[in-house]
Formats: sequence, structure tokens, C-alpha cells
Amino acid sequence: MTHRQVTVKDLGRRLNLHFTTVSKALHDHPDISEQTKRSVISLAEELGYHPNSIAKNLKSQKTYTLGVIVPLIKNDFFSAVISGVEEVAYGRGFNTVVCQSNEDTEREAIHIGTLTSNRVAGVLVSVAKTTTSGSHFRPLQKQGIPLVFFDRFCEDIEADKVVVDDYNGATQAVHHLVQCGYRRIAHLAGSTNTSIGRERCRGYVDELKRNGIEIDPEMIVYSGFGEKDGILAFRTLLSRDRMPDAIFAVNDPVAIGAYKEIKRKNLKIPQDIALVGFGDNTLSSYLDPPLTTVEQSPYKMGKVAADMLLRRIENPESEIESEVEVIKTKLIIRGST
Amino acid sequence: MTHRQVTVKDLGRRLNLHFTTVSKALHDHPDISEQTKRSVISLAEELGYHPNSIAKNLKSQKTYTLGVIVPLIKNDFFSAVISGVEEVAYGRGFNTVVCQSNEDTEREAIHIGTLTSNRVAGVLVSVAKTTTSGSHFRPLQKQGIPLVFFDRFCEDIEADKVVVDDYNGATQAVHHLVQCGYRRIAHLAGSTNTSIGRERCRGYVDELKRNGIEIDPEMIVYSGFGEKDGILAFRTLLSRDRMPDAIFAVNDPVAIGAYKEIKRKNLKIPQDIALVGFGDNTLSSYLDPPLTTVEQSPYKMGKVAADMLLRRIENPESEIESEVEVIKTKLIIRGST
DNA sequence: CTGAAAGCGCTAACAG
DNA sequence: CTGTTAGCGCTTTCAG
Repeated sequence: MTHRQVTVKDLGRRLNLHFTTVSKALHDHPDISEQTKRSVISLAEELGYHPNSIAKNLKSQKTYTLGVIVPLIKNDFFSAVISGVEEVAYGRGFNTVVCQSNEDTEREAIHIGTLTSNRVAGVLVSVAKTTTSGSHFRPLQKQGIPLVFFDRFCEDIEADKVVVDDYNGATQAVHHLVQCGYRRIAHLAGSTNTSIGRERCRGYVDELKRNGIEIDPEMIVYSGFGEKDGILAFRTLLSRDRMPDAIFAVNDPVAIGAYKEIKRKNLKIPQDIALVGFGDNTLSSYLDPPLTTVEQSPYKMGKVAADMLLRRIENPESEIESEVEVIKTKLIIRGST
Repeated sequence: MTHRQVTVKDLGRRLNLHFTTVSKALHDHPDISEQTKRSVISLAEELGYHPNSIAKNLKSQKTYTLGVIVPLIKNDFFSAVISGVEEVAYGRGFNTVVCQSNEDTEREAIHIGTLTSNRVAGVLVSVAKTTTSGSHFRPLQKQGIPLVFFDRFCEDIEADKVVVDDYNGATQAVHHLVQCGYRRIAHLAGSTNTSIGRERCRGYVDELKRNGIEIDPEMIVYSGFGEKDGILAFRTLLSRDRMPDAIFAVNDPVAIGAYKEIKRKNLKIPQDIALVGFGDNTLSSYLDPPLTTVEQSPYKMGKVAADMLLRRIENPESEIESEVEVIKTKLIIRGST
């Protein structure tokens, strides 16, 4: 049953041809007679011959594989990015190998190692939360394997990036709240040691100022990026002096945490308190009322990132400075405001 | 900048050692003196040497890569499966290459082709909806590459499978409704040309019978698997003579469609009508009331499938009949019943 | 203890 | 038109 893999030699043996002749025939080389080509090709089909890409890659010192490392595949955002990456990779004849770091820097490093060993053509990474230094990405660069960060990146590594326009997304969200007449707008900020947290907070602050609304430090609660963080952050907010009339949350999970807590306190959204998220997670549109949020287009982000990477792969010598692509956001207005 | 990749020969040249000696040193071969080993290893680290897996694989005729083909990566269920696969693959030293078929048989076949060419160690597939014949999986089997189907499979291909226990999941759901005192239980069935649809419907019917409840054909509506199908199916149900007091939907999207429609008609869940889904989609727990549903454990399914595949890979000669693993379901009781 | 030689499957330059 | 040869980077005998 388990037939050994068919090779050009096998084909040659059966046809009394040298295996190199077979190889040329399969590549439609002009040297070879139509006659021979036909017989080779038909035998190849009959035996289910598939050229060994490993040998080919070894010879050519090239490979048609992209590596992707994400914190967690089973995640709305990242799986959509991967979908986008696979889509353009497939279209350009590349395969995609997917690795998850589980937010663990060491595991990230190990993945970089095996991807390097496998001589992937390029690597896409969204770094683990715990990753501070990017030194484990150096091997890639040493081997001349191009690297593109998406969404989360390392400051200390010079590489292409694709990021969401966090700042403008935040201003859009806050602008909308102001338009709706809210004035006491709170911000459930993520942790500000990530660029995402910093930029969204900056957008919030600037947009309030731009509208002549004073910044009240009491109205900013620093938390994490999860639903639980949202719950806790909202409680903290309530424990302070003055009630907000609207909340801009750093992302949808945090907004959803706040949402749950608001409902639990029997407050009405948006009458008592309006709520805006960031990310347009699938379930945000299913809440009651559905959540106003900022669209991040992860699928598009994956496509853009893969595209950048492939450009690098196809122009290996270009000493172009690293570039940053910014994915435009779009405000999605729903019932929560 | 773009340094050529470092090889054993490079190391050898720098140390005045033959490259085979270097190779042995790196593999901690007893032949080699500690002295030499140390110098080799330290130079390897210094130069950022990473063994070329391609060459290694070519030599050994082995590869440490699993291929996964799913209809769409950007999908709750499949991305969770992939997550599970990657998890166990990683733990056993394997990489995972992910391909999406976009529910297109031809694209599925192309993926099979490149995976075959890349001599992946094994392949996991959930087949595209449009796939009827499985003949494009033959090349794999011809090359002796093991294949495991998960969730969706081809009847005409002899291969290992991992499937959800649809029948018992359905009986659990219906049993629960009966326990709660509902008697007029409707079923929004999917299309019954899939095993999923058939088995869940069979479970529904049998469980009613087992409880002495007569089957009323008016209470079964055949639809598809999407939210829209749920909406339409519920309307159909209402247009018929008698109102159900509970609904068992073939999956969560259909249940959610019904849910929306029920709310639109100003009926109360579960007072006027109870609702059970199947699949435990993320958003089901966020509905108000949250949806009672049957857990499918896609993450676990991924793990089990990868495990089966790796077992085949590690025992290539075992002529064991193909096996079927059934993932047990679990009823998750929430507010909708 | 270290080196030489062969070969994994393929391609490409060169001979016949 | 077809065959020979060499080599991609590595491991694995087998000699020294």
C-alpha cells in the first residue's frame, strides 16, 4: 500500500530514458521531442508523480513558504488575519505555515528557530504580549529572511509593519460621542506599554481637547485588554467621584466587560451611559443594544501584510528602509450610542 | 546585509575541520572530542547557524510538517480546530501548514497537490461543501501520506475520521427540553444530505419517541445551516398550524436566526418559546437570554485529529483499518430554556 | 578521534 | 534530441 514516492528516476527507468531527460520533458524543455514529452507526461500522471519540492528547494535555495506567528490562532482577530495572509499567499503560489506563541516569548523564539531552519521565504509576526526585547528575531535577519510585523511589533527591531490607525480610530470614536452630545466621556484604557493602548489613549485625549473638553484624569482607567479587565475597570470608574455619560473602551472585549457590568447595575445603554468599543468583534453586533465600534479590518490587514512581505521576498536586494502601512479604520455606529 | 546562509561547511572552514566532523560535533557524536565539540558549538552560535531542514528532510526522506485544509480559516469553528492541531503538532516537533479551500473542490485539490509535492508528513482535511467525490485525495494515499478527516468527510475515501457525536448531542438537547416540561418541540433541521443534518435529526426523532412523544412532521422544518436559514425556517414554522413551545435548531447560527425572529415577533424566550442550538458559538453566550446549546469542542477535535494523524505517521506500516473518533458533546444549559 | 565518499531528488551546464 | 556530470546541505557508513 504505502508505495515509495515516485521520482524522475522511476519514470526514466520505465521509459528507458535518463532521468534528466524526464526532468526536461516535464518542464517542456525545447530539446525534447513531443513524442517523448507525451509519453513522459502520461506516465507521470498514471503513476501519480509529484515533483519533490524539498529537493527542488534545496537545489534552488528558495522556498515558497511564509511563516506566520500569532499569539493565538483561535481568536477572531488573528484568524481573520491568517485568512487574509493565506489568501494572497495562495494566489502567489506560496504556502503558509502557522504557529502560535501562546503569548510566550520563548515559544515565539522557538518558532523563529524552526522557521529559520526551514528556510521559509519570509515571516509575519504579531508579537506576544510578554515580548519586550526583539533579539530573538535577529537570526531571521542574519539569514536574510524578511520579516513583517502586524498589529503588535517590537520597537527595537527594524522591520516593516502593518498597523491599525489606532490614533485616528480613537478620534473617530470620541468625535462621534461628542457629536451625540456626550460631554463626560470616560476612557477604559488598556495597558499603555503597548503602542495600541498608548495611541488610542492619545487619540481620546486629543479629540476631547480639540472639542474644548477638559481632560479629567479621574475619567481614565488603565486596565488590560480582556473582558474581565473591562468589568474591573468599570467598577473602578464607578467608585470614583463623578459618573460619566459615555465610555470609550480600548477594545471590544473591554467594552463588553463594561457592558455586562452596566447591565448588572441596571443602567440603560445608551440612555444612562453610552458605550463605544474598538475592533468590531463578531459578537459586538449581537449585543442588545449592538455595540458602536471601530472597524479594524483584520482580513485586509493580513492581505496587506502578506503583500508587503512578498514584495520584500521578490526584491531581496533592495535596501529600502523599512516601511509602515497603516490600515484605515471606520466607525460603525450602532445602538449603544 | 543579506548574508548567505551559514552551513556546516562554513563552520568547518573557519575551524579547519572537515564539515562532516562539524556535523558530528553538532550531533554530540561520541567520536568527537569535547574540545572540538565546544569550539564547533560556540562558533555555530556566534554565526547564528541553523541547520538546513530542507537538506535534512531530503536526506532522511522525512518531514515534520502537517498540512491542514479547511473551508475557511476565518471561522470560529475551524480556527479553533487549527489552534488545537497546532498545539499538539508543536508539542511533537511538527509544523502546521494551513490552507483554505474556500469551499471549492478544485482549490482543495490544488492544495493537496502542493502538500504532496512538499511531502508533508500527513494531512488533515475538513472537506469543502461542494466536494462530492474524494478522488483528489488519492495522490496522497498513493504517496503513502496519511490522511485524517475531521468534521466533514468524504464517504468514498477510506480514511481516519474525527467527528462530533451528532446523534447523542441531539438527544441530549431534546432530552433536556422534555425534562423542562416542553412537549411540542420543533426541529429546525439543516439540509439532510449532510451527515450532520441527518444525525441530529435522527437524534431528535428518537429522543421524542423514547419519551412517548409523537413525531409531528409539521414540527420539522428543513433549511440550511446559516442564520438566514434560521429566520426563514422559523417563519415557515409559524405559518403552520400549531405553535411549538420549544425549538431545537440544527446549529447555533440557525438558532440565532430563529432567536432574532422570535424577538421581532415580540415573543419571550423561554416563556413563550424555548430554544436550543448546537455548537456553542462564541456569541451564543452573549445573547439575552443566553442560548442553551450543545458544545462541540472544536479545539479538542483539533487535538484529537492531530493525535490520530501523528499516530499514523509514527506507525507507517501498520495496516490498521481506518478508525473513527467521536467527540463527545456536552449540553450547556443557559437562559434560553 | 577525524576525514573521505556516497547519496537523498532535482536541475542545469555541458557533451555526445 | 538524449545523456553525463556536478552540486544544493546534510547524514551516514567506512577508512585512515
